[in-house]
Amino acid sequence: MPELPEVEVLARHLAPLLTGRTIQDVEVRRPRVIRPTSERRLRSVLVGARFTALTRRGKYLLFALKPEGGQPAVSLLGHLGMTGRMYLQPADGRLAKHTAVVLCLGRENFVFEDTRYFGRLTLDVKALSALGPEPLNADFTVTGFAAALKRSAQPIKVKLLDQSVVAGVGNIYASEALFRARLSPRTAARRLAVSRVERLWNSVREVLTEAIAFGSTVPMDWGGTGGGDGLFYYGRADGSARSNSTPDSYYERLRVYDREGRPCERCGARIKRIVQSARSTFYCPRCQKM
DNA sequence: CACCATGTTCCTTG
DNA sequence: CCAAGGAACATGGT
Repeated sequence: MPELPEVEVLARHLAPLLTGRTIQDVEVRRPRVIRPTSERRLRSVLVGARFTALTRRGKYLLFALKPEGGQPAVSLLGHLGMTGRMYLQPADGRLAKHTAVVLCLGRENFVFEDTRYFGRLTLDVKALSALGPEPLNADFTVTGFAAALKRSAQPIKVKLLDQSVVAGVGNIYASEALFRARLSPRTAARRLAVSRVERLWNSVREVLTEAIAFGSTVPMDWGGTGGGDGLFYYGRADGSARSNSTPDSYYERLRVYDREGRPCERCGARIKRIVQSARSTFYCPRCQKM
């Protein structure tokens, strides 16, 4: 789930549910996800604090909180890693197997669940300083993008995953943006002519914008279909949203990602899968030539 | 058992 | 100092 669009949709969903609510207790079931913050410090800072805002930066969630008694505002940083989910559930509900952190809000719990525990919920905010521009904001410029790409001999697909070049693009949308721009994922970043950089700049923004718009209307099963237990889910309750063999609207809207061997929707050629920096890249060998 | 998975960080090498 | 490559992290699906 978690590239920029999914995190953005989650932030928009959670913001009104959390704002104004006060944390009454903190339960850390997997200390690794809060590091380097200690459990004691997380508790002392968060218990009694009230959510004032929730924003997104790249793939990160930024929870703004006001502690009790005039203390300075604090920021809590969240990252979903590969498999993280965040949602509210009734305080008397059963916690999911891989629940990592629970923030008790009274009648409900705010739950951070993460099967692989690659995600984060921490008071350490310094990861943000390494991030490049927000692709949908004015600080992401064609000239700045071109300048960053000029410094690298790596394939453009690999460079798109570099969060210091542009924040929030992940493995799915990197392939999708290159398909849309009709650029080969293998081209060395520094060899892209400015006209092509501009095409890619537009494609990155379009792909992300469309995914946010789509996610805001269709695929999120907030109400939960997991047996009427009243959970608020992010994603499909049965997890089927991620299988290529059980395609749903999420996968159907992707043009190349996870479509190896299937026909290109533009030209009919078979979509190819290659490995770059140990990650899969999907592209159309006919539409995306060097 | 093998390989794959939406991500980041740390370590090494050049 | 920097760019680049690879392993590690941890669990589950196919």
